[in-house]
Amino acid sequence: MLRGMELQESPSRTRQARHARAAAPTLHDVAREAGVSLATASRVLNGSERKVAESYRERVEQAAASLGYTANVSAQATARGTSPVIALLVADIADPYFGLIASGVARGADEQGLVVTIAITERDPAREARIVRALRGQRPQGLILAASRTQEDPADSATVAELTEFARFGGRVVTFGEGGAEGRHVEIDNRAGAEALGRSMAELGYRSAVAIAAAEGVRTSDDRLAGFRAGFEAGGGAVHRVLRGDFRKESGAALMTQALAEGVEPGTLVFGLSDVVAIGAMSALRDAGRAVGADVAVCGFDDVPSSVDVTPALTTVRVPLSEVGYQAFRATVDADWEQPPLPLEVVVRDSTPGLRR
Amino acid sequence: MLRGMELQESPSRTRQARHARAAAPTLHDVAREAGVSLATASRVLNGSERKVAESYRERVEQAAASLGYTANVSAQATARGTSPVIALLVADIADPYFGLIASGVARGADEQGLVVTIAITERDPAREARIVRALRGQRPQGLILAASRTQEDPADSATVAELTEFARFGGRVVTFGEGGAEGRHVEIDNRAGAEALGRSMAELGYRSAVAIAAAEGVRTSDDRLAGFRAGFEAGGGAVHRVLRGDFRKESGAALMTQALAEGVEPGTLVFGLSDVVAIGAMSALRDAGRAVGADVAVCGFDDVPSSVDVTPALTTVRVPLSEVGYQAFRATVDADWEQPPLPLEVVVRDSTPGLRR
DNA sequence: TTGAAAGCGATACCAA
DNA sequence: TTGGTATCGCTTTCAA
Repeated sequence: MLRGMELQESPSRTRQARHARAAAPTLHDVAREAGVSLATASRVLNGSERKVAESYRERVEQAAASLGYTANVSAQATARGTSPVIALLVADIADPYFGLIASGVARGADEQGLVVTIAITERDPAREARIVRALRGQRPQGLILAASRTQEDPADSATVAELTEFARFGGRVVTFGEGGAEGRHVEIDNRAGAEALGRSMAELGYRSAVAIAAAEGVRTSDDRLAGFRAGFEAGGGAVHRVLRGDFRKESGAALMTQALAEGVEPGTLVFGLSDVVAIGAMSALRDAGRAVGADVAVCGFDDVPSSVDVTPALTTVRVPLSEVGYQAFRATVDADWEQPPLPLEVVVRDSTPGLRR
Repeated sequence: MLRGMELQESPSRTRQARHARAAAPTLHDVAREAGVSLATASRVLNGSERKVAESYRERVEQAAASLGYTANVSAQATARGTSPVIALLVADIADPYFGLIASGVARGADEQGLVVTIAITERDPAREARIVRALRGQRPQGLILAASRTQEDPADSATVAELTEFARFGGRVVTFGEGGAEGRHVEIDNRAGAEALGRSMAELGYRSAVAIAAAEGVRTSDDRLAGFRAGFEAGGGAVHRVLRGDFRKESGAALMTQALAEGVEPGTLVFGLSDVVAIGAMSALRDAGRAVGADVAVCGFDDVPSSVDVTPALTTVRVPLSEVGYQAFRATVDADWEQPPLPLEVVVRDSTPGLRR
């Protein structure tokens, strides 16, 4: 038992004295307890390749267990020059859209033993840039930006600059949809999905639609709107009105109420740019005493879980959000990641019963 | 311009050569660029108290900006002995219950300039313990455990042990509800809320209820069930059946279907232990051709956003989840945090129209 | 295989 | 105020 160092103050004892509180045991403590060198302790506890004698290995493991040792991730990160974290930026974690994406990211990270750090942009470009900058400090392996990009908001360029800087030093950036930004993109083919939806709706006999969208320039919204328009018009329909707000339920409700005030003919189809917005519109319709479905039809986009819980169930385009999140994660760690746009699928439900029944 | 060190290799240049790729600029680089000492650069960039001459401060800031310097958080953490992170454990981030809690935590963390690390337990006790242990390695300032605790599952003790260990070395643990665990607790008075709900339901004339709960021993579920029972019975009602599953929508639907197969009288009240479960039950009722409300009434708990979107809107108990998350965060950083249980409120909606109309 | 020692990027004490 | 330097906890060469 190669002890015999009792007289020497261990670093952590010194620290204890200073802070007057127990600090977590260090590798040093473990090594001393096991009577081996720091290097050896490191090798058995955290080193990858095994090249430590069995007897030593046991001693070290035992010491670590009895001390309740856990490697200090920060210290490892500074020593290794790389930290085991993936940063995820979402607009709003309480929104099911982002919740689902986050769950996919978390699943992937977990598989790789990585930690997910999460931050909320609240859809504020300035805030977003600030957050990316702060996150850079963590030197994450990857940074996933799931908040929706705008087309060319100048305030956005601050974010892009930060992302570029991040990427310049080896960080991997993953965004959703091209957006002109740095790095890899996981593609949700919003345009094609919306086009298919528009076509289906025209086939059901709808000819006049009101779209409830986000602000002009918000890519996701623009793509979905353009796609829907193309498909719907190809089928003989026309989008007669486009109302603009944001992606929240309240926005959908408010805009729908406004549209109703201006008059909405029976047989009109309301296209919410996301399910959440569509569901907001549905509630406004109900409040106004209009029947969703037979009177005014509604469709959305995303297929979030609650789209099947509303009555009538919401017609929408299924986006495999959790898988999207998972792919975003993969894009962050796979050297040769490549992923064709994930398949989107129109799901027709009772909120669009069709016009010529 | 105190340069003149051109011949000396800077540490990061050495590193560049080794890795053959640009690494993020270090404080060292900034100091050299600005012609000041490491210490001075540190003081202006990251130090708290200002005691640097204006001219130096400017030089350093300029150098930092031109280099795109961001302090390495890991290095700061190891040097300072404390890392700016809060760890959050949730069962399922795609569940609105946890999504809302997470948003509250994120808001608080943001206010304090802390980073939130998130991990998913999937309601698996063994996994949970593993995760807590891994998270310990980050030496977070606080650890918020939002997954539901069981009464005395032995597998749970592993988690408790890890939490204790974490707390022993100065980490702050926050859990939801007593649970016998280490640390602080933010209280959701499930029992009282459910009791009030039970009383209200009895007042509406309901006399027979079916409860759809989670497994026995899951604290949240047990408390809500006991409370509901007490209130409902006090009002003259009786819970005739308790079905057990988990907190997911599918569980609510499956259990409801099963109950229907065994027969459910008109006028029965179904109490879902959470809104998500109740909404699952509603869809099963609909699928079975039963009318929610007039025929079979349904109530839930939590008041998640979609509870107003379903038809009929769901009667429930409002839990200020985002605020709960915020409080959990505060508990993690405030030295003298103290918070009485947050007020819960019964919200009667159309899913329980009352029996004697 | 093992251990000594030189980093990693930063903080903070201490003397100037 | 400033700069030199010990230190934080850990990894990883390099000799032995």
